[in-house]
Amino acid sequence: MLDLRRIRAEPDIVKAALERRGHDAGVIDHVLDLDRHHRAVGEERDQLRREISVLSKEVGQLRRTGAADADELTARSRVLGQAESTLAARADELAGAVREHLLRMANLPALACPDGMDEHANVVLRVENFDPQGYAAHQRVPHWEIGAALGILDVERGAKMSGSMFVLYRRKGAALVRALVQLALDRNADAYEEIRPPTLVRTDTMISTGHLPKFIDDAYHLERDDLWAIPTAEVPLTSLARDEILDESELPMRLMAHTSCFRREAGSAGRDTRGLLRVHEFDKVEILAYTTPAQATAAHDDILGRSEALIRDLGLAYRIVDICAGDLGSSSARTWDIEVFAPGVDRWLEVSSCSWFGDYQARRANVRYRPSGQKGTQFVHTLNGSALAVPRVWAALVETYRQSDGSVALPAILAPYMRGDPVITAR
RNA sequence: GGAGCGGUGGCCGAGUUCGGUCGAAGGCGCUCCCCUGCUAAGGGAGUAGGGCCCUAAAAAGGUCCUCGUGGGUUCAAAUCCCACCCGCUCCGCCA
Repeated sequence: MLDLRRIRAEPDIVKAALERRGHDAGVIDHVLDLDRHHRAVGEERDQLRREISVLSKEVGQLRRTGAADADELTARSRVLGQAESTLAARADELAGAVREHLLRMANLPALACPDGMDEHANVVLRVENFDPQGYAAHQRVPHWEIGAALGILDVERGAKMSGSMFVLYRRKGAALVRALVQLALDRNADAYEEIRPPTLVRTDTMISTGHLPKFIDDAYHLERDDLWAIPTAEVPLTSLARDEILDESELPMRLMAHTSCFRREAGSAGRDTRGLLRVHEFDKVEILAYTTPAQATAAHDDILGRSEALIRDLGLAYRIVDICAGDLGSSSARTWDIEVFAPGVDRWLEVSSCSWFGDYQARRANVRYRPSGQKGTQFVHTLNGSALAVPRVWAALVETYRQSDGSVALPAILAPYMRGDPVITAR
């Protein structure tokens, strides 16, 4: 969430930044009103508490020494106590209202983030390895057809057991899922600590990354135990250091995790959902860093660089997209997407989102560090990106590497992860 | 799921019997200083986080909150009561 003191000090800057997202900046004035009121009430309350505490200490003195009767003092204090509890209740109410607004407010886009109100204004920074004329007819087959023909993707049976937008992989299709996960983990193990976190988390954990309360309809919830299925490993990884104070020497702290990810995708039924384009459950390797503010830029570059290198080495066509302010994820200040070209469906598919969150998530998760040589603490910055999101990469690979005989010959880099044989043929 | 015990600062740990002089002994760690040919050892000082006020801002200062979380009792709660969360031990169940 945003720093309330910054909103107080620079309301116009904050408003302008929110407006770049197309958000209504009117909330800011409302929040400032609530905040002013809250501080006034809080001060009155603190003053009463002060008086009560002084009286109580005097009562204690009298009782111990037995010098005089304390009844008069306790009576006075009791009256103050009644007034105090009224004010305290009011102050709590106001504080709650402020917090509720802050939790629903998006992060401010970075200055460098391009202007624009929707995805059409996103800026393509680079296109790599892409030749629109360079695809043969046999590559122009959608992955769901290839998957069905080779017996490696079973959309129907996925739907039978779990509903639409749940899929199951078979044979070398399933092996390819594992291969991609393993490859992504291996390539980042030099700098990122591997974590295998829980996939079911508490409400607080979802709030920390910004997935709640605003996006409650996008998440699966297990009511009986009040647990949420994570939409990305970003959620547990960002809470790894929740409520902790890190030492500056520990930063940047780099983590990666392979998890299943669960997304309800409410409202997207029927739209761009065929095959693997959009599924409710998928595997992803996420990489994440906690940094000092000064380290953030380098960490962002590192995450993009690693994600990009993996896609490049898989031989896919891809482009890097700088997401404009109006299309930015709610918690992010700056996001670069990687989109791969899938020739069979003839479109660019988003396979990675590399984001810098500033201290927006750290403030929610209360992750701080001690700057060495200084007093006090500061919020860390958080950054993350998908090292590899399986389904769409799987789709692009199968389409790109489809041969004229209908088989799929995957790149050699995957061979070690597929028992030495990256060629997929019909049974 | 049942029974018992526990949750205190960066870490360990006393305090809870019998509420007040406790935001908290002692230790470890860390920072600074002294001593020291170097190292080790030793001596001294400091060292929780956060809100608000003050300030151009900071420092200093003032004040409030925080001893797992939330509520209650009381003039006054780390300490008493209730609920919940988490941990450990035992029992039950189980991949």
